[in-house]
Amino acid sequence: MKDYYTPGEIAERFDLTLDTLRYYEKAGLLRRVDRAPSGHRRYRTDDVELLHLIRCLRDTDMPIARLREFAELVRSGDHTIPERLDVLQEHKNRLDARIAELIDRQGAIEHKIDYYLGVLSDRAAQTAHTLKDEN
Amino acid sequence: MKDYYTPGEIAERFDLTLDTLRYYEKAGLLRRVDRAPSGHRRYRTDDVELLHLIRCLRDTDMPIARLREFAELVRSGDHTIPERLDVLQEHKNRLDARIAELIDRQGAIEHKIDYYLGVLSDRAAQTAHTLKDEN
DNA sequence: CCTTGACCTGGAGTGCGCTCCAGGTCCCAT
DNA sequence: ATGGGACCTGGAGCGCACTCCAGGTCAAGG
Repeated sequence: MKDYYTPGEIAERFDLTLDTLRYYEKAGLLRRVDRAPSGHRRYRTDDVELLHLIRCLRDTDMPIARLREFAELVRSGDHTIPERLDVLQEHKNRLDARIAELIDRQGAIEHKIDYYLGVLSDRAAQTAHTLKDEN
Repeated sequence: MKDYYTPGEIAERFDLTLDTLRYYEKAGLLRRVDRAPSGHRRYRTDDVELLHLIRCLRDTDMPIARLREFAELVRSGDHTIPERLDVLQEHKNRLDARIAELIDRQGAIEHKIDYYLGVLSDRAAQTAHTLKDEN
């Protein structure tokens, strides 16, 4: 448990580029991060925690703008927990719907694959049959 | 069963704009579509069928470029079925992985929601307790 | 004949989320 | 003191998938 992390460490840990990390900061997803005397960023444990959630929400396609709103709520203090809940619950609803849609399409694609496999095996059977007749 | 469909009908049926439909044609997802003497497009049943699959693949985030490759295979005739299968199977693998990832994140988000709900109910209990003491 | 509505064209513009770059600073090891 | 590596800044650029637009054609209805 260190009390700070370097940009490189954070980038590695969350599989983000340094550019993306700075972009997130500019976009208001992270607060203005602490600096070493050299000017280099020093991320604290709660930056890491928030980034963890941000990563999770981004991975599930929450837009940057919405993420910024959420981050602002976090920065505004504990009294915003009900609003944060609203954001998360609405996002979860979207996500549930998206997952359901993907699973539905997954079925359709499997069906198409099976159809093509059928065509191929019919064709193979046909060829075998023809060869047999010819021999 | 009509033998052709107008752009408006297709757009409505697949919930696409006319612009997107034309864009797909330009991008090579559809062949050069038939025209009425007026110059208006006339979509045939096999355009509709292909569009159905295209919609399904786009909805699951297959990039336009890959879709164009697939469409070219379709246009090249039945002997490309093995290659089409490759495309579909590879896409299905991606999709399976994506669904698994989303479900994983879904769990994490639920967890966070539960955490916030816990904070709120603790806080409510605390308030009730305080009120009780004061009365 | 005139309007309306569906559609046409080529090409420019948009929004999103990064991603890249030039030129610079700081610090450490050789 | 020199070189390398990690990081800094502001701002430009990019890839994707549309989306919009101006100006036009055509067929049907009143």
